[in-house]
Amino acid sequence: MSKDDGRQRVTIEDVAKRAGVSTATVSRVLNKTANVSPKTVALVETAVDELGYVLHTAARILSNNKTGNIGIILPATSNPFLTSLLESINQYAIANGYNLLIYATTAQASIRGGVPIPLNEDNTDGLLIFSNSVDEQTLFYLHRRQFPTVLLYRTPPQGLDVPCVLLENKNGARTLIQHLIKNCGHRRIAFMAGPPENQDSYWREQGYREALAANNIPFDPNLMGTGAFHDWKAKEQIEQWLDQGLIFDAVFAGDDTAAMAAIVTLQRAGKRVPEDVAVVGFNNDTMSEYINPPLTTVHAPTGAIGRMAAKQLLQLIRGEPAEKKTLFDTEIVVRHSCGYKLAVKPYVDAEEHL
Amino acid sequence: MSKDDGRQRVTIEDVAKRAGVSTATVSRVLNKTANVSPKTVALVETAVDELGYVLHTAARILSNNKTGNIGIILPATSNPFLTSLLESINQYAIANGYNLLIYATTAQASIRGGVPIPLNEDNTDGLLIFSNSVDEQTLFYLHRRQFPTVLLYRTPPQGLDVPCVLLENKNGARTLIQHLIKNCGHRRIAFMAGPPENQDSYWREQGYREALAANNIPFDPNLMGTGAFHDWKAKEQIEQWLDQGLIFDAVFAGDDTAAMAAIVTLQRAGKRVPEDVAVVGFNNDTMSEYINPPLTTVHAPTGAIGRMAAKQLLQLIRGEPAEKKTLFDTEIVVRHSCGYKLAVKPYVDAEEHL
DNA sequence: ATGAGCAATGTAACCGCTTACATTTTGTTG
DNA sequence: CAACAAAATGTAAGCGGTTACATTGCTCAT
Repeated sequence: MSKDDGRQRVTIEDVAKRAGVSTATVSRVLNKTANVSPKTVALVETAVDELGYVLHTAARILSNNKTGNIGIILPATSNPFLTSLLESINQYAIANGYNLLIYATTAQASIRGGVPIPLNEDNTDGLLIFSNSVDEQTLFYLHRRQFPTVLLYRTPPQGLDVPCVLLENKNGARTLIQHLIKNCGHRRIAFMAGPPENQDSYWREQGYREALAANNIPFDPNLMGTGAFHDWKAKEQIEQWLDQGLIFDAVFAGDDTAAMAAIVTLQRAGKRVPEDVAVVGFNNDTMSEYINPPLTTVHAPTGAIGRMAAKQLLQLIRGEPAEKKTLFDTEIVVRHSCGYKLAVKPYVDAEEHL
Repeated sequence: MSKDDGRQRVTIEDVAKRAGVSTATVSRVLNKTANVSPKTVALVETAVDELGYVLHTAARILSNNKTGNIGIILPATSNPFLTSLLESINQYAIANGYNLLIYATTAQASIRGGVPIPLNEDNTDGLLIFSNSVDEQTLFYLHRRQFPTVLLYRTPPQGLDVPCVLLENKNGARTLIQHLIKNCGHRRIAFMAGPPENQDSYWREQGYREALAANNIPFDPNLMGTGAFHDWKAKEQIEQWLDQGLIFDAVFAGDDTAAMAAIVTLQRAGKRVPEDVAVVGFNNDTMSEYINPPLTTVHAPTGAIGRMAAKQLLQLIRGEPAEKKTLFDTEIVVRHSCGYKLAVKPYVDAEEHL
């Protein structure tokens, strides 16, 4: 049943035997966890080298209950925004002596039944959970076990007191749409929602609705679609709208990925952006300024969010308290895809400047 | 020393006690590894539910030597190409009952000394190793242990017989540069290398040199720079060239990420692309057709490569043999950044069509 | 010389699970 | 109903580490 039919694994006992000491001593020099005489250290170290000994992590974990890893669970999509997020978390973790393990789910994961979670208490000292990539039962379970957990881009469910770090979406979206209406003169603005149950998407929609209301533009359900923060899905939605002859002069694509796909799809259908229809996104991905036309969007401090989440988690792991809720503000960035003529001074929502 | 000062962990023994059976029986119903009478099964299952028992993975691994995970080790950069690669691997793994664990290194990792590898024999049944993200010593170690390993975008070091899956770079690059020379009329073509030691970059450079030679264009070391497959680095390189007044009418940026950054940097410096200087990339990232001007590049079948690597690894894990070397061909995709007028029929390297 | 006190090391229990082997229970058959 | 085979279950030995506790060997003041 052993995985290595080849040569046997070298254990700490082999090393001990070779060095002529006990396993306890070997463990001590390996972990520098107690005084060992220089002679003995040397003995053990050469034995380790000669035998090519490598620690068996699972055994250490079993004995130690400490892994040196943190994990993140997120959906398996290739949104560039996620890449930035991961990069910042990884950097922070490594700078603080932890390694980041990433698990990307294709379906909502759960500790019991369904999709199991390969990252858990056993190979990880704490978990970052992105959006709704695991179910509530698991969240409750982790909490019951007092396992260090911080939520990213989502709030805890009712009755669960878990730290979360969030992006402020509503104000950003409202400002963006206000800009579209007041400065660019658009009135039929379509909206593409994110994935189902996505909190960011929910609040962006609220911002959109507020901006409409503030300008006496009636809400039109026909203008509501879904881009799922995904290029392919956004493309489909635009094509569908075009097919059914929907009239719209702007689209708020939900995020930048969907926005880029929307722009290209519109252009391929013979529409000019922004002359015929304006497009705006959300996130300010790296590529957003490089596309044609450069994208008007809302800047989200993704790196800062990732770092903050990692920081909170490490605090939890060290047994220190963490911020119950951290909210990051956004900032509108006006480029060309909204159709705004730079000669005109842009409208700025007064509320933004708190 | 226990991580949970809170409630004790529920073990298989607790379940056994509660159900009035032995731990062996519990294990058997949990793993469906032997016949157990329906009554007993029910007993155990309710005990599990009531106690909220969750398996301790590390213990299972220690006992089993089987994890159900595969791991990938890669550098911690946010190149969108990596994202596609990961997505395809993850999908294949999940479809075949495995989970993918990702570890992104900031420095070359090693099993001994230096940066340790949190993914290894203990939490993983096999490893995918991207480019030179781990050192050779570790590669040899894994091989000695007969641990299932497949190399991605790199060949094994001398004397090591490990399966690898690769991208064909040289022909693609040659065709691309031939196109730049013969169809677009460029002659002073700068080259931006990838990260140090990167095999893909090496072969792309060879293709570049071959194309030059085939057209009697002398190789000019002044035209050699580095973009490191990274936007920021590419930007620096372009700025440096511009500062020092280097004369060039095209740049082969090494990959699409560097190409996009190069285009923007050139444009900001007042150069028109492709009129003043053409830019081409490599990879055909999702965004490459969306930028302005749309990027001429070489299409790499990244998803297919990822799937193939995962497939080979699972074969190895099952004890089946794997392909020693799998090579994926590329295809040039001509858009506008090369300055090619679509009226003219493009040059195609005859050798491409094997 | 001698015992206290401390540093170095060893012994063995334990972490939670799986499984070979032993034992008991159940069912079958003449 | 005895005898036996097959099915169900139990016992306990690992898996490879860590560490509380016990032991040994020094140093040093008296």
